[in-house]
Amino acid sequence: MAHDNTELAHPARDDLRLTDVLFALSDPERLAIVRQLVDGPLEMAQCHLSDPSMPKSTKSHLMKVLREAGIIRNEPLGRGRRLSLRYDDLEARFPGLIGSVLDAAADT
Amino acid sequence: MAHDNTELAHPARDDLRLTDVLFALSDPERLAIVRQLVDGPLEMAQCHLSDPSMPKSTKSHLMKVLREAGIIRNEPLGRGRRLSLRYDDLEARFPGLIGSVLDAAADT
DNA sequence: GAAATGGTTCGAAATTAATCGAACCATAGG
DNA sequence: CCTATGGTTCGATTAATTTCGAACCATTTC
Repeated sequence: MAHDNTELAHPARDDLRLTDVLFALSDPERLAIVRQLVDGPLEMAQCHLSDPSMPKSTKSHLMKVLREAGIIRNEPLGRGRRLSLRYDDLEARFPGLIGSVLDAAADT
Repeated sequence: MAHDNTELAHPARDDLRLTDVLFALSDPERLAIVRQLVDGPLEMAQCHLSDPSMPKSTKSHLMKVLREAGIIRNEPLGRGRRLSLRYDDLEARFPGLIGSVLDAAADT
């Protein structure tokens, strides 16, 4: 087919809203996901949660909140998904923010 | 009486939790309050909200969320309240965080 | 000490967010 | 093509947050 309908919508860099970003990061599980992406992209199946028995619909929802806030990118890769941190976009829009959040989350 | 019961509870510096701080800052109205405190303490009555007709119980609740997250201090002063940003505590616990949030909120 | 001012707290109602099963969709591999 | 794998979406339920009036409390002022 000419067009891949598994592409999800991502907000443009300039459309990122600070309060949405802060909200998405304010959940421990979502913050833990972001921390796993700081060293590079990850296949979603390799991205693990605190509770391994969490249903996939819940995991998918966590990813949706992060994606819609503009924090992560979620693109099809093979039969799975590739997740990546939108570090450059975040840094351009909110300088220093994501770095300080990740630093603060590091010493836990 | 020996003890002033109008003193509210504030979390100690070491008890501040990152996710609570992010959550408290993720609301536009609360973020706007914090911005008003960056230049120094303010009497609560002088701290204005986007909607001037907002009931005082709602305003008080906004302050409670900020206070319980450890972002602001709320102490009795005369017949009112004095609000201040806990900048030093935030900076000590989460270096760079509050500054980058305020910077990001500045260019709106 | 009575009234006015400024704010907290409580409880109920409304809004919003999280959870999760079921149904569905796409790709990869037999 | 059939099946397994990986993930999204929908809808319903539950949980958490917000909102706001009413009652209450403390301080100042008269």
